Amino acid sequence: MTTTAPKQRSETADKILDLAETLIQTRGYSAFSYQDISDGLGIRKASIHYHFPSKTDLGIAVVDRYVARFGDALAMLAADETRPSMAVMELYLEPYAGFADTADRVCLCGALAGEILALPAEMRARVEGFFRTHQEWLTKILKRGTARGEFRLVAPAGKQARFIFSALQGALLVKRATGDATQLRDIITVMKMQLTTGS
Amino acid sequence: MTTTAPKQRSETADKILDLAETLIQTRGYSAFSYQDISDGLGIRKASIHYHFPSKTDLGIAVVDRYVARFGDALAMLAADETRPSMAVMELYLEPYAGFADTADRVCLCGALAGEILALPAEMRARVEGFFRTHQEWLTKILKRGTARGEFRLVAPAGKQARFIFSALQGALLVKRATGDATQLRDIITVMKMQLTTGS
DNA sequence: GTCTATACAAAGATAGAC
DNA sequence: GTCTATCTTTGTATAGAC
Repeated sequence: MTTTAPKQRSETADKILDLAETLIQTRGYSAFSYQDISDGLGIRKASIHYHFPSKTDLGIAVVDRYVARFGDALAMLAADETRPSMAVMELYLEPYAGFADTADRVCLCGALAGEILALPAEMRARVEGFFRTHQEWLTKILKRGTARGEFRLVAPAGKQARFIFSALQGALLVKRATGDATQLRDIITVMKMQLTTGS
Repeated sequence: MTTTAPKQRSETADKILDLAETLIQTRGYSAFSYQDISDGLGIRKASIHYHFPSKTDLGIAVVDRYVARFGDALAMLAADETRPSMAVMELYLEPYAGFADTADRVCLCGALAGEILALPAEMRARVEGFFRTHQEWLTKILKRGTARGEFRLVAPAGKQARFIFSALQGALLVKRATGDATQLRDIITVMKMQLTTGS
């Protein structure tokens, strides 16, 4: 379930979304403008307003698309009953590892979290939902791994899930700020050690 | 060493710094304006420019003061040879726990990290320095605790320090976004468990 | 040190031609 | 769907009186 039907959009609209996503990830929502998109794509500001009447509309569309991308992957992973829990975990981590390969990419929602009170309410709600969903998903996989004897936790699954999720989000921001791509890989290494090196 | 002589500043300048710090922590650097300060303090925008000629000047001053506050505490903590390592750790965590008590406060540098590429270069460098300093300090205390037999690590101190620091920064952002103040306390609980529940 | 007044640019947004 | 033109508001910043 849940493979959301991708909204049919024009090619231009997709390009706008792509660039807006990158701009938000690197400069933040408040600091990017229709002018930046205009410059980047070689179209006029008015044309962007045709596709996304207001900046809020554009912001929501960017977050929705981002959240849906992750949501589909999470649902698929959760449905797989056969794969070892650590393998599922590794699949979950792939997008994060992907961010590690670039100098200045972080999780869209992680970037937005820093200016959450400056965001339109609709965007705020979606970022919050993203965080909740991911932490709930991580809780499930930790419980599954524990039940199967694959993980050994030092704390209740819910708390440890929060710990892992926070570490991933924080690591992305620190990685970019310090320009040290090993930050994320180190975090993932330690996290795995802690899941298998039980008490 | 290092108890930086606090720059002598007028009362108004201090009030401006206080409010600017709060505004950056809640709305971000790009989204706050001299008008916000003007409204909040009941002074004119031009008066703010008298104290801080440009927004960049103000931003740098805010970060410098914030970094110095932590820097002094870190230096004092590191100098204390007698205290148990976990007690030192708890002192380090106090400011974070303080953030947990408020709905919308996060680490200034954590908030800035989300829009790092939109910041003036001077601010960027300071945020980066803050992250490096804290991770180095955490590495030291972890090594100390291990040498004394107080901590048991599952990974090299440097990597585990990164994990802890990332988790703290990430937890602050998630806490605010979800409005769930237990996020930080949970993270701290798990972190302590992991330091004492060795392999 | 704070004010009024103002300059100047950028941002978000709309109208209407093509 | 994209353009030119224009509007309005806000943001940063300066000049100069008090």
